[in-house]
Amino acid sequence: MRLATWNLNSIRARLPRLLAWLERTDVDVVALQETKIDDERFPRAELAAAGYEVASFGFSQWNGVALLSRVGLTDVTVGLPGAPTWTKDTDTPAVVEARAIGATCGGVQVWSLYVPNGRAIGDPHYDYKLQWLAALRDFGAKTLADAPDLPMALCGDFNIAPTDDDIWSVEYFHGSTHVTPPEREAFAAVVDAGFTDVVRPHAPGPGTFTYWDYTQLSFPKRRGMRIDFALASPALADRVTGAFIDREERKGKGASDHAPVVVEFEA
DNA sequence: ATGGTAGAATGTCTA
Repeated sequence: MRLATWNLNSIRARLPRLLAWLERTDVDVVALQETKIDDERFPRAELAAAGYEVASFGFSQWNGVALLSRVGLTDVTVGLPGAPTWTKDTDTPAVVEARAIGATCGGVQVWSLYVPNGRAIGDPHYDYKLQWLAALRDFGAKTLADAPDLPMALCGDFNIAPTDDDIWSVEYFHGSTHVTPPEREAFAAVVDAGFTDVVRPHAPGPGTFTYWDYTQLSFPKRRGMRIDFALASPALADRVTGAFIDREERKGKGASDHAPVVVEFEA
């Protein structure tokens, strides 16, 4: 079985690329982030024609997550249990954003996660990010406490580079989000809850990235970050046979700023 | 190529 995670940065802008990528990559399950579309307008027919069932969670032009599967898609859960809400100011009601969706696909509980960016150290969004990650850790820990042998994958854009090997320049990111000790500790807490980064052994660093900013010619200059992950429960991690970051997909006109990350495991 | 990001509710926020 082949499982992928990909921050698409708009499924409308990227649908032809997504369909071409699905055809040549031969993946069974895909966790998508930043679909930037509401559920009504999600291009289900095009994906069904390509052989995939769809579960989506999106409200508007921001955020949005989805799961595509050709090995079954059941027990869909919309939203991360216990996730904090967000409001941009005190006059606006706080809402649950479209940042998590889970389902059972081919016997694996797969999650597509879009962790809040954090924006800037000290910004309310930064605290929201840390709260969101704490909810993810709590949910993961509780799920594995109840079902220690469950094959489960936490896939998505975590908006954290866990170590200095995961950024192109320590100096460049000094004072920025994605690399601060509280963010790295929040990521480590998810790992400590029982979830292994199953891609890293197959894509060693330093200098191995999943995201390159659109600006400043970052991609050709190899100035990126490793912020997209597939974290596997013990029962699933034991079955992993390979993984890769599809850097080729970042090339050319009309690419997302994130590359897909693919994991292979024994059925 | 003498510049230099992209996407969405086309205006300005988000990343």
